[in-house]
Amino acid sequence: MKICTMFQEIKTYFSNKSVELTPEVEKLIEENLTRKSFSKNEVLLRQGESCKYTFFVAKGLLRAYTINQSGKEHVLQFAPEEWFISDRSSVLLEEYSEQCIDAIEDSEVILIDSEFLEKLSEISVSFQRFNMFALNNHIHHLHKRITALLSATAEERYLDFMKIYPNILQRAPQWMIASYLGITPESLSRVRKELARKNFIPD
Amino acid sequence: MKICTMFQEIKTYFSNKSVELTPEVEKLIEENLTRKSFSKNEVLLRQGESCKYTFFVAKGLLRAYTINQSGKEHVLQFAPEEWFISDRSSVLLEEYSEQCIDAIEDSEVILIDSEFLEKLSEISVSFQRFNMFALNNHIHHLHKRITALLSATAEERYLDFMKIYPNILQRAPQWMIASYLGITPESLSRVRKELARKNFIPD
DNA sequence: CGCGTGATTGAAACCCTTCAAGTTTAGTGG
DNA sequence: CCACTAAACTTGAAGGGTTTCAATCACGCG
Repeated sequence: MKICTMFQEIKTYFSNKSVELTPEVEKLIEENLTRKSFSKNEVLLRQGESCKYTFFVAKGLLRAYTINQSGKEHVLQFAPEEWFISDRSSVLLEEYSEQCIDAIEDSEVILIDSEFLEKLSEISVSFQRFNMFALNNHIHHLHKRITALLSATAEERYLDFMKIYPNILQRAPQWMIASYLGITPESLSRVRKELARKNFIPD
Repeated sequence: MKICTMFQEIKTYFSNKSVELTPEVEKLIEENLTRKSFSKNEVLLRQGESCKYTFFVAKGLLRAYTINQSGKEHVLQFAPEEWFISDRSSVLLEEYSEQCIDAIEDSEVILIDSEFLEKLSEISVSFQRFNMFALNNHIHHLHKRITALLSATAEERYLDFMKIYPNILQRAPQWMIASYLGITPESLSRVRKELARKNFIPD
């Protein structure tokens, strides 16, 4: 019934992040997590639904985005392998989500519910530490993004993105990256052209 | 020596947020927190220092901001009464902070070090829950701000700000609010003029 | 092969910034 | 308490970066 390799990716990840894989923790993982495949463009969370899970990407690429009144999408986050993605406030408050999450590539995803996270926190101090660290890290990251949006030009933001997410640059379509950067696809195209003109290393 | 009213504001706050004030918790508060006054314009944290404390505002108004290469300030957060403010990643990683924190008004601040937070987490499950909730809430809030910066006009962002922080609107100078919104003081002035022309309720 | 989606390019329009000057407000010392 | 000065706010005109709209090109997939 129980196949030990089903959650290998998250175990390896935890192990790398100093979350101790005690027998108790392993048992919790095997018995409470589920794994699911999503094909390209498949939706994991729709606006208006409540977000029951935190998703851990074992393989593939996901994205979280919002849609505003005028129907425009705004990418909040990309999640490649070894990333978590979820609408945390919707999970915690059990409220309806303002976000959508879908698959940019065919993806293998591990589904984590809040009960699991609570139990894991109870039985593993090292996970608790990791979780705290991860949350604070995430906040730091959001602060940097806000600062960039407040002060940097489209070109600067794109250069930043190239540095921080070189792999996503290759895998996500340009219009999604434009949406993440807060510019139109046309503008991103022009930014890239200008960088090429200035002898920037082409991707 | 120990005056019971020194930390009344944070006790009341915790109590309102369902953090149980057991004798043990009260003892921890009295013995590990400190309280300090800051006068207007006084700096609590400088860029390049490591942020040792999380600040709880008992009275007054603080702000966190970054300064970019060109010397421009960008306000990340305002913190009026009953708000926490700190460079979380600097506290956690014990690294040098990229932020500054200073007082917009004469302020009474309760200083909280990470040891206190860890101990409180250990002895109080209700605090642990509160802390998790607060962190997730903060993330949700940052997401909303990013979405606004990605899609809304200066006017829309200002109207949002008026709705969410009516009290800060009265207490922070306009150029700081402009900095928070990601526009110049001149632009904010013009936005306000335009709103007045359209018969908007003046502050 | 053709259709649709994504990327590019151009021209006009728009929002916001910049710079410069003037007005108001607030804080300080006499 | 008034006068003075600096800081904050306002206003105008010019300029820049980005968007919008429209047309074209490139590519992948059925």
